[in-house]
Amino acid sequence: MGSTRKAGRPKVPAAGRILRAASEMFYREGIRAVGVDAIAAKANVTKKSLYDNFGSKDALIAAYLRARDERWRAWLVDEVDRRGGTAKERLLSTFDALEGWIEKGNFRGCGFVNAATELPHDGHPARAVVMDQKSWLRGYLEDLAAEGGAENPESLAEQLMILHEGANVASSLNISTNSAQRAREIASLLVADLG
Amino acid sequence: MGSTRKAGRPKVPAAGRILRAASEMFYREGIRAVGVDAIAAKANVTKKSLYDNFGSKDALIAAYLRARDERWRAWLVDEVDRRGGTAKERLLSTFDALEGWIEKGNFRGCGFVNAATELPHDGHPARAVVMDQKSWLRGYLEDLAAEGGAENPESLAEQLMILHEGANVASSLNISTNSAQRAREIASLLVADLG
DNA sequence: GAGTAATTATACATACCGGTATAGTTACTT
DNA sequence: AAGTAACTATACCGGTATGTATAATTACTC
Repeated sequence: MGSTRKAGRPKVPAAGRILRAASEMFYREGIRAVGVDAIAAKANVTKKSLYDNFGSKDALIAAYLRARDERWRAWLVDEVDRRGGTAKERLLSTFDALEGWIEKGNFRGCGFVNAATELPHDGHPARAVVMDQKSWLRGYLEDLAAEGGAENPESLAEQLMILHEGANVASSLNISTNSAQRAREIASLLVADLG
Repeated sequence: MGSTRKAGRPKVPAAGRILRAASEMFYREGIRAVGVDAIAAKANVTKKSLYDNFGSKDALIAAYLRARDERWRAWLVDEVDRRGGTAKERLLSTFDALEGWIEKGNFRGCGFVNAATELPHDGHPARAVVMDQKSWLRGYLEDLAAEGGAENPESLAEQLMILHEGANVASSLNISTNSAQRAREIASLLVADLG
């Protein structure tokens, strides 16, 4: 008793706390390494609430990735818009944004790539969310490339995707110092002839 | 009875069969997804033999990665040597080699990066093997870069590492078609002023 | 004030996890 | 012929996995 909650409608709904706890633990420890009991415990929630809200661990994983995708897209667009400039400069800004994201701390690679690694089966609902995230970024880059007058926007977008993914991996394994900026330098060669 | 083995010294020793089974299953399904029972069953070996030979699952994981690293290094060096050419051409050949490795089938990304993703704790013996593999490749590229008269071989090697890692991820997620060749095209810009 | 949705608390079911123990069997070595 | 290394067979241990069942409690709505 005292100040500990008992039941009823909480100020911060259980679903939100569960998703927050799952997001942190899934990303930091790995999806398969984290059990639903541990998530429920960290969220101060019973397992029943977790299953009432999400249905299954697999669905919770997909929800985690969807929420992460939403946060990440908003953040990237905001960072790029904030810096402004031409389409060419905005393409390069995506690498500055990546650098900022990495330096927020506890970076452990791209959460979507990590999820795809841990859940290799095609039917898993998480994989669709991963593909969505990759498709969206590719489209975003392609649109900027077209706006900048690229000869082949699709091709340029795919090249920049390789640089983004490479910078993510290189950064998580400390293969090079400041991988995002190094990727940006390479990217600047690719966009050199853009307006 | 019949032709099924019973005991004694087998033609193909148990350790080899275990490592072979573990390698396939760890890479394809993921390390945490595969249990020791399943490995022993696929290798036609009892769990006791597995533990007599490797001591623990963690040690088996490290052995899997070491064997994979050995195979991969030999294969890469051989592919690059076979193609011959100047240092500049050999740097680009590493991407041709990567393409060949990817197209051997059942490609599911870099096994070492995947292992690091699944085993994030620093103390795990597998992580040292992963870092070894990355350090070796970086050194190999750096040596070729120096041989080619690069202004800053270290920096060039790190850039090429980003391209290699990016091509691996892009290929495993089908982000672009022929990611290795696309990475090679980018690399050719980076080595343009080499001898 | 009655009803309902959201939640807690607790216990359980079934399966698999990594790892160990004990005993028996075969093949090669000397 | 004896000894030993490499294995098989089988059973077991405690822990943890996802998921379910049942009942009590609280807060909000009408």
